[in-house]
Amino acid sequence: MSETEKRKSYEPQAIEQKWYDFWLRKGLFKPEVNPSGEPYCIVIPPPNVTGSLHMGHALNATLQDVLIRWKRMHGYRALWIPGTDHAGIATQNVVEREIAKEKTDRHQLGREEFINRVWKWKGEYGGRIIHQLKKMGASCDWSRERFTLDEGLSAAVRTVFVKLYEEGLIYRSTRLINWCPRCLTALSDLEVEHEEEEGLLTYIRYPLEGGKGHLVVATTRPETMLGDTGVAVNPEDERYRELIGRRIELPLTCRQMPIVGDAAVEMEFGTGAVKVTPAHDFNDEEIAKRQSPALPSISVIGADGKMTALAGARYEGLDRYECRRLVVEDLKKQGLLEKEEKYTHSIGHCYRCKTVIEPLATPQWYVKIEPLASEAIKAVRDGRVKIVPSGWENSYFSWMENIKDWCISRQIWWGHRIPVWYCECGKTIVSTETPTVCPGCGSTELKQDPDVLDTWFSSGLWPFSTLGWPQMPEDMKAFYPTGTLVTAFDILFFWVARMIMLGLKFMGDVPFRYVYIHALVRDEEGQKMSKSKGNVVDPLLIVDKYGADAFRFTLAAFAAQGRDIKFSEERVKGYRHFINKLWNASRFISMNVEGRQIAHGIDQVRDLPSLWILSRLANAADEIDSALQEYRFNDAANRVYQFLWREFCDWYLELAKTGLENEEDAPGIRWCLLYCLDSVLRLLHPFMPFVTEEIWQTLPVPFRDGESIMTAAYPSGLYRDPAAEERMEIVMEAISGVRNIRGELNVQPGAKVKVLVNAGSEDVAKTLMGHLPYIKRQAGADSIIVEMGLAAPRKAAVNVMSRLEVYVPVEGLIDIKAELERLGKELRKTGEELSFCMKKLMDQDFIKRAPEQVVAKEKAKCQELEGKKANIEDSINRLKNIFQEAENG
RNA sequence: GGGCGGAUAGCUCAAUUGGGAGAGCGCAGCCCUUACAAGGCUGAGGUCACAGGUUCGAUCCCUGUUCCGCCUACCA
Repeated sequence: MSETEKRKSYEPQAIEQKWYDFWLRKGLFKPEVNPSGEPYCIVIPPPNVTGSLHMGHALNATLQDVLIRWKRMHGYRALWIPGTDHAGIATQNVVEREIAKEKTDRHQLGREEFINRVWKWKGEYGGRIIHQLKKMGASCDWSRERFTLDEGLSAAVRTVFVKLYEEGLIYRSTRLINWCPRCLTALSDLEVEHEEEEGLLTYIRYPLEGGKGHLVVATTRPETMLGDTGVAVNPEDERYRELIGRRIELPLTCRQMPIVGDAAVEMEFGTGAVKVTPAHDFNDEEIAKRQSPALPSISVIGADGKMTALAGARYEGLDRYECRRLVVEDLKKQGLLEKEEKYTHSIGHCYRCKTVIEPLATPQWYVKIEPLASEAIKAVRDGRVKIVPSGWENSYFSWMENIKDWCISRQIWWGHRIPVWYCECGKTIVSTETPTVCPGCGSTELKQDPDVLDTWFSSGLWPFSTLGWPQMPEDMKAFYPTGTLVTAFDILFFWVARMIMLGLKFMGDVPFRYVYIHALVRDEEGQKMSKSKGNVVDPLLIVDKYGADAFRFTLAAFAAQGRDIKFSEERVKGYRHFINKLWNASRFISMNVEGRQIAHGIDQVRDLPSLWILSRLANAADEIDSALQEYRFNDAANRVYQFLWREFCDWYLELAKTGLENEEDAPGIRWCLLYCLDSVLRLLHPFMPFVTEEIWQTLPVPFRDGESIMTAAYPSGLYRDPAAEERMEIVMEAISGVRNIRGELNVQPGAKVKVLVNAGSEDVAKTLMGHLPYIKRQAGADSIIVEMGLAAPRKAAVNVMSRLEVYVPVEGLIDIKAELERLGKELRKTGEELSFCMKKLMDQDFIKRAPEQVVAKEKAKCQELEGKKANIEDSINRLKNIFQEAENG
């Protein structure tokens, strides 16, 4: 490479697309690049086909890409399967909105034509998020991309439905379900979002039969009173006990209904009497069922959220909220409104359109979930699936243990049509293949169930349907169970739990061995990002501005387990600086190795700084590797940052400038520079794929040992040299000692100082003597004297380190007062530490009960501190004398 | 109502099994030293939320309190 080709700063825009295309062209995202490796597979949480990339996706994709690139470099047959989810309600909503612009709606178009429109829409816009994932650098095998409505996945859905039906695990039933009056479909319990809202608690008088007084009931939904079929009180409640069995009048109607007893009624709440509306409230439905005979059910609210004829002529056709106002008004007029109180309670909303949910009795399909759930609980309990961080296991268990049957039918058009047909003879046919004749009566007049399945039903099969099930291709055998599922906690139940249940049921094994639950990305203030708050940050703008590498590294560096990420552009900026540092380090190295003699291996490395940095590199590589093993992405990112910047650039590159002046050392140093750069690029590659490839491609062979860094070996188990580390620390200590004096006393950086070092031992002295040029350059010294037991010169600043003392004669350089101040500060600090330490050692309990090692350590520390204190005191006295002499003279 | 998590430097966060706390950013001082001012060197800054307890010793373990998040639940 030539340094003239390299600009002073890294410019991602020009480079990222180039390398992504290169990787694609070479087919490096395919598992076949490591044909003999152990399989490792990740299936992407399929984003909604309507979606566009948000921060959550960006984080999710980054972490998966880090894992898959890391594993790939370790030689695994790594496969990351991408794809999208058809997202029934969401997608249907989008297309409905679109055709509304054409002044039509889906009913006018008809089912078939509408579905065609959705597919057309999908073809045009559905690939957007996939394109965006590519911008992030995602190394998915795009040749295996799937869509939940693909032919293959649809076959999987039908197979699963039929099998569950045949086993009695899918059934149809009419009961109250969560109904969205805007989407006009049933929703599962999970799809209802509960939110605290301030409302009113309305107290209504219900006249007792026979005109003797009244009973007051409290409700948050006065309009549902039109569908009341009873009033319930607690049988233990002495106020009301004798009313049980009597009848009461329902105001605004001419109905009468019974007063019943039910233990579920809280005596303390409201008035202790509750109106019972079995057709519009889950609790009331239960209460009604417990009575014998059961209380009847009167539906006064229709599927569209408007009052039905059963609500009475005055209210029919009104929206439920208009009706609420009118009912209250009417009650007031009749003197039956006791009072209204402000009341905060939680209300269910449709997770898609936020409309308030209406419990409604309709026929729906359900999965009997308990038998599936109990297996799925076992799988996590015995560790076949590990959830990381493990804290989420509790949530998983408590949800799974209280799980209710899963309503899987949706009254929409876009999705997997339920594979059930009804014949006019009354027969129901459930089949994977579309039947043409009724096996009962031979009729060809078969009508398919109009409903489609919950989107999560198909995504629940994702880990095996994407691999080709119910066929059993090679992929299926090789990659199931997959390695790690990476996702946010908000779909732990929606999706993760269901994949575990269905995977166990149909594959006989868990779908993945690890579930890594990552954080939510919030804004700078810690607020959840949302369109309505206007605090959404578009990841693609960040990529455009700072490059995908800086963005990815930021996300990874903040992905600490169990804590949300507060995202701010400032941080990305910081990591862009980091990339620039890497870029310039590589420039420096290329300038210094190009056309020069380079050693051939570590055997030819002879200088201490090189041995030191190699050992530090080995240390960093091990720590990074084990951090990734434990999904501590932030630790891995921070360690590589620390190594590259603080150790490699701040120390080694500076030392190498001196070392390169020595012709005998130089070839080894050049080798070491390249080796470290190569290694750090590999370590960084999973986090920053683009810039690492860009630089790596310019390395000379044998460092560049393949066509791409993507398939280069990940560094681990490198050469360690603790002895070199320790010796180098002595040299670094001397340098820091001088620098510290210079810094504190404001010695001009250009000014050279004389340095004297009192070495603590023969070895220390020898090591220092062997590295004088390094110390001179780094400490800005023009002369150095090293001796064991060297006495301090009269006028000198002193720095007492652990293995040595540094003296810098101060005459002409600094003022003595400043140095006295500095030493006074040091003395205070040391004194405090020492007395704390001594106090401990005088404590008999400590001596007796603390482990020997700890006591010994404390003793050594105490000794060292004593020595240090004495030395500082000496220096202070010396300087004071000088000071006085100066004053007197 | 139940459950979970958090509270550590000005800010954002670390601290692998209890032995006097670290980083990044920011701040202050001095420097454009030929890889990088998107930089270098140096430094200041913390009763580890509060109160008890266990222990020779607690940021770490236990109990309670306060504040802040989130999940979950059929008090209408």
